[in-house]
Amino acid sequence: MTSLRSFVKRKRRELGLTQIELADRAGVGLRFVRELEQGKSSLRLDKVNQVLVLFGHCMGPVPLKRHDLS
Amino acid sequence: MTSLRSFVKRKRRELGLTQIELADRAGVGLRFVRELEQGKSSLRLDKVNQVLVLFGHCMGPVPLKRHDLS
DNA sequence: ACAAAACATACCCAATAGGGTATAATATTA
DNA sequence: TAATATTATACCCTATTGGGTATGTTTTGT
Repeated sequence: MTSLRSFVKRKRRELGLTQIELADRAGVGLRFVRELEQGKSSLRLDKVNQVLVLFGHCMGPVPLKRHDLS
Repeated sequence: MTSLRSFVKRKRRELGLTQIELADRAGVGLRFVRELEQGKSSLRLDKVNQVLVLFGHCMGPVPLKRHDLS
């Protein structure tokens, strides 16, 4: 899967933002952005979405990647 | 978007499970399943994933649905 | 209509997310 | 290399999640 952490990090850099700028624009704390990009799993969904909307995305259910497809 | 709440409710019923059974199998509380199916936005991502994995899914970033596409 | 199952709402409370902030480590650039 | 920007780690603290449970409401089946 495209892990959430790498997705955020990539998108943020595509926009040329620092973690601080992203936190400000998303209305979340800097701490949160850092935990997000470090792959913390117990984040709050609404906070994650506050960030993703800046990238034109949101969290939703996606099929699990099959590691082997015969 | 296919809201998470309806996705879960639909998948659960496809498997013929009650909220209690789903909660048990996912290892989350009944309270959580209810808040999930009622669209609470501030749920913990890891708990949501514990449920979705039973449906062969997980939460990931998806493009925002455009309500108008000219 | 009646009974039983399923679901919704409300409460208490321990565990923790996340804000703020300070400091350390790392990366970037001149 | 030195100076600077960026990111990582650690701490305190408040607000909230989510478990459990009890009760009320709705739905389902006979």
